[in-house]
Amino acid sequence: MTNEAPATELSATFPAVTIAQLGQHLGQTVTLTAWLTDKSGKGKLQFLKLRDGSGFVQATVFRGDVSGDVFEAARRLSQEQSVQVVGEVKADERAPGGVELGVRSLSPVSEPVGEYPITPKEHGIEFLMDHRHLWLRHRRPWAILRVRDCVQRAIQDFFHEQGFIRFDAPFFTPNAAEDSTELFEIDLFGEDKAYLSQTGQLHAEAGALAFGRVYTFGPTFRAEKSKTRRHLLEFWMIEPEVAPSSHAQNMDLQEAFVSFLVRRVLAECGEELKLLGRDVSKLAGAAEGNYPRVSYTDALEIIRAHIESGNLPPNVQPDVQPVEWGDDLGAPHETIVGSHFDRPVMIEKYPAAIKAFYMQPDPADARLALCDDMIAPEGYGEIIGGSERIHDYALLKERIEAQGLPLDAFEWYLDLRRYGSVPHAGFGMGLERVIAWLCGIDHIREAIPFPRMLTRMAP
RNA sequence: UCGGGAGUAGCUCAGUGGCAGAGCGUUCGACUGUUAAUCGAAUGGUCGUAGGUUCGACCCCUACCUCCCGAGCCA
Repeated sequence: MTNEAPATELSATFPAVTIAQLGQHLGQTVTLTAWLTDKSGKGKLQFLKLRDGSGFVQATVFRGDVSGDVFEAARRLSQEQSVQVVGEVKADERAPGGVELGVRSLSPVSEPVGEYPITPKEHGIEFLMDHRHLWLRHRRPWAILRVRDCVQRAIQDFFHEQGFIRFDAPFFTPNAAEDSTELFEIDLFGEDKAYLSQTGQLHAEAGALAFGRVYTFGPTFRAEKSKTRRHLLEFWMIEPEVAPSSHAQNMDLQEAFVSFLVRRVLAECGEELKLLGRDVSKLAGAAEGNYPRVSYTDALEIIRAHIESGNLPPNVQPDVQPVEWGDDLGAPHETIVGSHFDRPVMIEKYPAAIKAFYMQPDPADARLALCDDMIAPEGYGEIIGGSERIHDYALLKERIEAQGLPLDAFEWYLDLRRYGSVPHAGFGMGLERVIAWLCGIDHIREAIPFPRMLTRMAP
């Protein structure tokens, strides 16, 4: 039967649904507003590949089933053109996804102005990032950024369930939180300077002593001239802070937190991970828990043993050198330790000399700090850095002065030790690094909608 | 900042000291089951920029610009 009615009239008759809901409407005729991702013509049969944000579906248009005008409209649709479709939902094994839409009528919502730049063929990363505002519409960003959303919701759920409150730290700060000079400077009307925050930790400590359990969750800015797959100038960080708490409790929290996120993503993002080609069996250990904890000193031995035996992960250069006690671990060393285990590993008790001024010394060995880094497996590197904070007023003041930091800028921070100080601890987790690891992608620039890097400020 | 690599059609790339190439895309035509369809035709160029060598440079040399990969630093 030929249907001569225009789509706009039919759409008032049949319910509007999203692609994700099509499975609940088998056999029914529905209205869909979508975009054309791809099309393959077959003479009197047109295959329209549609997306609407909720998912992807194939629509078929047979010449004999629709009016000549509708068939011609379908044939003329161009990539990423918006279109309203009225069609019957059918289960069909030949269709990708098992469900397809038999079109009864359709009409374009708008006409394209010029040629859509991102074709179904291969593209370089620079071209894709130049068109990030359009690339977001494609399958890979769709999958990754839905995982990001899942992780963000899981973070809030976890901390809410654990009795934390979300506690927002300021983005403008008057000084460096750590002894880093890698800060973006802000001109305050020519009269003074401020900096974009590189951490919310110090303010989170004030929150912890007020609320017990808090976490910050927001963007963080680091003016590091890093051009690696693990760095962004602007990234999102989660910084829980707990008072009272200890170094050991801090590590327990990290393990509970990360394993919770992994379980949530495995449970909710199966379709996304499959689309990304992620081998989810490699996340099984991380989902389970029981993360190994090795001391900095023992980690040096793991590194030395791997180098001496030549048993190095594929992405580590063969000329990598062992670490002398007292030196910090480089990225290749973290990769070696991370690849030694089938799940995240916590390296604890680094030499205090290479760590931040606020970290509590180890009572068993004052050369060490009560801190840890969590290293993700598969070469994804550090995803968490945490520590117990110095709670003693005199010791903290001494450390601030020893670092050459301006004491007056830290008076408010010292107040937290003057009045009701308790041992407390916290950590920071880089959101994009965790997403990149869970998704199995090789660069964190794809783990955020619009990455900001040394070579990327637009779009 | 340092080390390595790259810049040629809208995209991904090949190319040679002597007429600028392919595939894809796009447009038109054929095809009722395509999955990055296939077939036929058409369309397509400041060879990153500026100098230099040469009878002649996309190719060789110098400088600069841009991007990619890695390091340092970090989450």
